[in-house]
Amino acid sequence: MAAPVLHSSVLDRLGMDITSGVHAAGDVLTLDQLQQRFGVSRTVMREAMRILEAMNLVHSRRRVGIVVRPMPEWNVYDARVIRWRLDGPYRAEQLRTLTELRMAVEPMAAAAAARNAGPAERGHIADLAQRMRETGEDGRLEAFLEHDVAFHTLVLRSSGNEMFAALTDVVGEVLKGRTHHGLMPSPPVPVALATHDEVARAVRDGDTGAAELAMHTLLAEVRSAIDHVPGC
Amino acid sequence: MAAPVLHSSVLDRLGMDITSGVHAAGDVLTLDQLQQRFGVSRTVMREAMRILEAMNLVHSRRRVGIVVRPMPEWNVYDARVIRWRLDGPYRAEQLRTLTELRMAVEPMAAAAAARNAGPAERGHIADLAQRMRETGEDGRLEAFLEHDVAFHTLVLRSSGNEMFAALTDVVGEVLKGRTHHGLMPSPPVPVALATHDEVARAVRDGDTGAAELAMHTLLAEVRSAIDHVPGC
DNA sequence: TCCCTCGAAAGGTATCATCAATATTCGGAA
DNA sequence: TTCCGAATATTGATGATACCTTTCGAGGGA
Repeated sequence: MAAPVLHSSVLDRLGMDITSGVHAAGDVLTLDQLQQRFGVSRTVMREAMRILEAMNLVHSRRRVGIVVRPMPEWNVYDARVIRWRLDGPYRAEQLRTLTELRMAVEPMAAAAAARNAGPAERGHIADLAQRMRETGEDGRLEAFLEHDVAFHTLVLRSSGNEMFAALTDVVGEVLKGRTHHGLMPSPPVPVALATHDEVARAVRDGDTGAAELAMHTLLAEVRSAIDHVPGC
Repeated sequence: MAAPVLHSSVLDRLGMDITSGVHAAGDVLTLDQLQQRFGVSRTVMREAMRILEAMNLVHSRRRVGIVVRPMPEWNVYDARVIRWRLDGPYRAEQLRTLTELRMAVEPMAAAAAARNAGPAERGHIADLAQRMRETGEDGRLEAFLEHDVAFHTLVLRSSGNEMFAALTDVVGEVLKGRTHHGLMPSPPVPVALATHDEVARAVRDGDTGAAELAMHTLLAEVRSAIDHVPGC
């Protein structure tokens, strides 16, 4: 996707193996093993390992080798880690925790957006809500998803808080994951459309309390939808 | 702190230069320049660069060089990035955004802890609140800080959500940063002690609503304290 | 204007010396 | 003989170099 280059295939493979539990915490790997297994040079393997180390998935010690760290120490906010976990056997669990995170962050981000967004952004958010309504009522799922992602992205970006804004990829992945794994009602329920409208209106009018409440309502619906689909 | 490996000093220096704006977005560096500037080998420089790339601080392209990415693309949840920014000229801004993040996450984490924590954890949280009271009333700042960090850490870990638990380092850094830069009332105000107690009681009793409210109150006080200290 | 060549810089490979931590072995004392 | 501590060997990461390959941007020529 982003990188048409290098050892990213090695990284992807190893990262998935670790996040999916093929290599459990405490397992010890060595560079020699790995470079032979993937058929790459030592340098490439070392750099891939450094990236995994930066994600806190592994820890490299002299004489010992490369030890896999326990899950609580991972950088679970790293986009690649999130993608690996969403693609792996813990997808359901990851979806749950990410949705809880959204429930915590997005209402506050909406309130902040109602306070801080510029005039153009307020208008753009309203536009997106309108487009969601149109595509949703027509049952055009892909277009709907696209606008949905854009909507939440813009709210997060307009919050004036880069910690919130940095979660746009996370939210995008969750939304895409939901629709592409059949966890999304089709066509989108009218209630959801109305709630998005409410958020947009509240942000436009600068009503922080209403924005927070509407976004909270929206996500409460999302969570209950996820709760009712227990298996992956 | 962790490993006295050579590339870590290089990494720290470069990371601080980028996050503090010495190298602005779009600036182009080359490996040759950097390895000469720091007097290290290409191997070391490449591995440091890979780590910066994993943090999304830079992007490396053939023929072009190493391009500094704009701030919105950074992995601002990476512990090192947070530390660099807290140590740099944007400390005040970073403290504000992190505190907003805490306001979003910690109340929900407290509610989740009230729902999910095990019996031992509930007791331990209450203990920590008690110790905070003792050390706080005695004016023993360092010990107070230690228990404060432990308290919030344990609440986050007991939430049963690894996305929340992964923020323990962040919260720890914020708390340490606050006391060590004189943003903390000394001795701690009695109100704060009482609110911590309330959180602990609510978690112990499994009262999710009360836990969320108490934690919210606690953090509202924190934010107003920060707001009143505008400069770094 | 378009194409083509050239070269700069990263990507990748290979090999070496070094260093540190662990495992093993050896020696001496009880 | 047994046990314990110190010397030693082994192992695997770390750091440094030398040397290709690949890509792609810029500049020059048709």
